[in-house]
Amino acid sequence: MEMSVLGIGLPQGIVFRYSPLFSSSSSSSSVLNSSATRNAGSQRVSTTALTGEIAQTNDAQLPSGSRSRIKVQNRASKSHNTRQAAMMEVQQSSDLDSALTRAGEMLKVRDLNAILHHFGKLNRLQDIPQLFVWMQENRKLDVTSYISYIKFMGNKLDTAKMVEIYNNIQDEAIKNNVYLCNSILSFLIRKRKFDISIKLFQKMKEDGLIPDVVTYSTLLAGSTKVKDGYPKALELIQDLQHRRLHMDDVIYGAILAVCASNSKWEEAEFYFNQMKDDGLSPNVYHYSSLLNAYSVCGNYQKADKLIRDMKSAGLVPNKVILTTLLKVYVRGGLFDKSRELLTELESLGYAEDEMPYCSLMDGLAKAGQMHEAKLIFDEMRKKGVKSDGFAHSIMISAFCRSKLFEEAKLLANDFETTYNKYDLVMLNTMLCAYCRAGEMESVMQTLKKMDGLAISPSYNTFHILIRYFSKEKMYLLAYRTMKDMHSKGHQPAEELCSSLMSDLGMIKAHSEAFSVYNILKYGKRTMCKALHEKILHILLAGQLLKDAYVVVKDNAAFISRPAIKKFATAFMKSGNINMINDVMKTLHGCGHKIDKDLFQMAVSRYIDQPEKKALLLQLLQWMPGQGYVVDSSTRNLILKNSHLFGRQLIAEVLSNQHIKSKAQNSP
DNA sequence: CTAGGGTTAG
Repeated sequence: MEMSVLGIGLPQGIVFRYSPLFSSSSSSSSVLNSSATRNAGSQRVSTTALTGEIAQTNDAQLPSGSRSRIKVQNRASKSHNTRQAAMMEVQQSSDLDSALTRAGEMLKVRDLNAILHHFGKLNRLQDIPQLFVWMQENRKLDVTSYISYIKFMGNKLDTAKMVEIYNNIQDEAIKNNVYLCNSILSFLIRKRKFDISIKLFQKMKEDGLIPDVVTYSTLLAGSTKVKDGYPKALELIQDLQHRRLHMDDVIYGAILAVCASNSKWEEAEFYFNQMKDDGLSPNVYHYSSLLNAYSVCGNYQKADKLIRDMKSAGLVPNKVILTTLLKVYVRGGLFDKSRELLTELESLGYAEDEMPYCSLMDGLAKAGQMHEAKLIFDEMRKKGVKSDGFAHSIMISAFCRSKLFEEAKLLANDFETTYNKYDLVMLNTMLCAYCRAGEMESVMQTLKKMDGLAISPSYNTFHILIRYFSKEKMYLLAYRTMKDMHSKGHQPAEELCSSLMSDLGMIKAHSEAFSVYNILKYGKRTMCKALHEKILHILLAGQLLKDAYVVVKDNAAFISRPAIKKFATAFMKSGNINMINDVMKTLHGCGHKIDKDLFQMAVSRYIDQPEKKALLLQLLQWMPGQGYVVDSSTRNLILKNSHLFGRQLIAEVLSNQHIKSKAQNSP
């Protein structure tokens, strides 16, 4: 198999290389990051050391000596000019640390905040963390310091670092400050870490945060961006109402967007009306979210009415509103009306980019009007409409759906020569086209491209590749790809596993097939019952009897009698002798009557290996209790070889069995 | 010198 992979010119490195590369390229540690990490380490130590000292300084009942020392400090810091000079020194110094050592003591928290802000405005990204760490170490910072730091460091910080900064805040008042909490949560949402932000929010509340509407609108915005965000959004709304916070227009905007992106037009309508009942006037964003909610089901009557309402409320439909309306018509299958609206958009100058064309093309293609879709695409290109590649993506996917793989491939090539912008979806789309067209060379180039751009393959990428490799009969490659996929945390679909399992069985890659079976079995989904029997046959063909036993033991109820019988025979014949009795008991335990042939086979195995006589005796002693008797020919076989086991013992056991069975058989 | 949001295409 590996040979054929090489034979058709697959650069072996690529497919097996892309995975480790992707997993290791997670966070490129910049100079900034690593220095911030180092500083955070030292800060932790010194913070602990300082805590006691600070607590003392803040204590009202200070010893008189300390109090006078503070008075002296206050007197000194009152000198505005001195502080001003110190600020200048710190701001202009080329060696920030030594400047802070010299002048820092004179500066108040608000002076330091001003410097922080100054550095922020100048985008001095090395100085900001340096100053901030100094402020932390010298306990000269407040809420504003943290918020400024988060604001100016923005995307330079990673999620873990941000959570760490927050967790290391000792001062309860700062930690529970709603502005700071909102700022942190907003940072996490920007980083698309919705789950982390929700968990942190929970912890913040437990620690004493009193959230406000801003907190909720921040989190609601996050729920729009994740799948299955709708239930979480509802929880947030409930939580907010429970706290008797009133919903403002921002909250309404957020929840309407959530409804729209989760195809909940009735719920969207509800919030829209509730908003008006609350005395708030919907703006274009509110209208456009509701319109978008209507577009999912193509409800153009409601959409038209909404546009009329909007106009009578004095709002003018903008480009987004009209583009969304176009989407409603498209989804509603009103292609003539869509066409007209597109013309109107053009005349308004709202069709300068590809979006409305994309909506229409996609709708036509999905309605099976591939030719019309292509006409729109050509028209769009002729008009020189700006495109980022969405139009290509739509058409390539559409061609693939219609099994027009040559056309798909040509368009993918066209995209590559025209654009130099790739993202995951585009790469998957092209990969799909090349795979379906059987363009191995292009498939590999696309993977290489993905690798170079450090774009991690997604569930779809893996599926496309596994299907393709299977189609090309490169089953082991498909298998390795599936293992890779699984190790990346993706659970492959059952049908794909099932067919790969069969293919691997066919090429006698029995243990690989079993591995695929286990991927399915230990995945979360419930699997098709027939697969147990399917893998059983494969394992038996590969003489993997121990694995076969595991399958039978766990899934006997889903395996047919003939298959169980086939397993039993195979195991008795050549399974591990130490497990023969266990297998017998298991078979019996799951309702499979053991016939004399099986017993005879087991006995023959023990005769071949007399050192296992204890197991034979055990079996013979077990049988009568379950209603089994040794048939005459097996009995003769045992007697003939009884010298191997001890004549006396065998005679006893057999006669004992005879008595028991007689007792059972007599009425 | 301190916090939030919402609209369109693959």
